[in-house]
Amino acid sequence: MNKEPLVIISGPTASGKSALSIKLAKMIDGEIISADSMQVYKGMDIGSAKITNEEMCGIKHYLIDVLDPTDDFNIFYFKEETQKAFNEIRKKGKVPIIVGGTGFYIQGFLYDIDFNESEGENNTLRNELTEIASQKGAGALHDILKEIDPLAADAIHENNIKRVIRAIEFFKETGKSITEHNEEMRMQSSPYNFAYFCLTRDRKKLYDGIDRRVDKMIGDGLVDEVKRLKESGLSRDNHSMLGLGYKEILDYLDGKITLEDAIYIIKRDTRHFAKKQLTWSRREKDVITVDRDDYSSDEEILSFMIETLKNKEIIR
RNA sequence: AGGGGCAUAGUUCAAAGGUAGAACAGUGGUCUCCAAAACCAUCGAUGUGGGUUCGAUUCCUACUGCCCCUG
Repeated sequence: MNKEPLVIISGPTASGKSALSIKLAKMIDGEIISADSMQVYKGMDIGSAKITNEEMCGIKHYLIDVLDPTDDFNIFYFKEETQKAFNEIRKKGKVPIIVGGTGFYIQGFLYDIDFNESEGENNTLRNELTEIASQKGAGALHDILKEIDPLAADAIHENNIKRVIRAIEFFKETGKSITEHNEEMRMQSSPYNFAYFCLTRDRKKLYDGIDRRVDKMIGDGLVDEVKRLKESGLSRDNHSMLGLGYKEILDYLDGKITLEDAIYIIKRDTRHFAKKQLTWSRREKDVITVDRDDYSSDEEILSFMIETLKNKEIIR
């Protein structure tokens, strides 16, 4: 067993990942890599529910506060930076713990999925295809895909324009069907000796927790935070401003909706988000589901985790 | 207390004498360069009791509840 050890803690927003991960890191001499697409940005603290220095309790965190909100965060960058952080942690002889809610990113790193087959600079083709979709409709675009790659056309719904475009692009660049590529990638096993924990809890409690958390964000000054970002020149054109809580408050500041509506939308969309995260973890292979309601305390969960890690020989 | 109005899905609204549509919420799913994104699918209702009618959720009536006006 030469594989490098890796611990992952995921789960929906407001499920208590952060607090748990810090306790675990202390117990197993680990360091934390954040897999959170909003906490990477500097100055976006309240809306991303960013962990404070104090809460970190001296545990080193990677991929938090490393980008300006004008930068784009994406899976390439995540994979690259996570790899760097991973190597650094291993050099110290510590255990890397990835903590975050973005299952797609976690999967990309965990199974070392190759996203680089195309260069990603093919904006002319993208613009062209986007144009076709808006002029002639999604069906016309889908027909193009059907001609060159029927397999992918079958798998992707025509309304999902983003994916249809990517499939066409992928085929033109590689001569291969993206569906085949996906299947190949799916076969890959992880290069790590890992344990992938996903937290979950009673749906009602989770949703109540989300509502309370959003109210707290507002109380803590989310509106001021967004105002500051807006005044620094950020808008919806920036990837960072598309985050939950940011785009809605931006609409409020622009006078498009009332604050009350903004709060309603943030709560609703955060619920949707949490639900999607749960759906993701259900379909993800190799996940160890941890239902918080089955345990009476964090300590109980931690001892279960540590036992699991020992069994898998991730830690001694 | 008197007069009037309303009562349809969890919510906001449709429709119709032959057993009801939508939006949002809820639920399930897809996902391999925008993923806190994009997309798909699906559950679910005529307040209660009488009457008229071949048949009522629709018409009549009593009750209950809510709203408005008067006092």
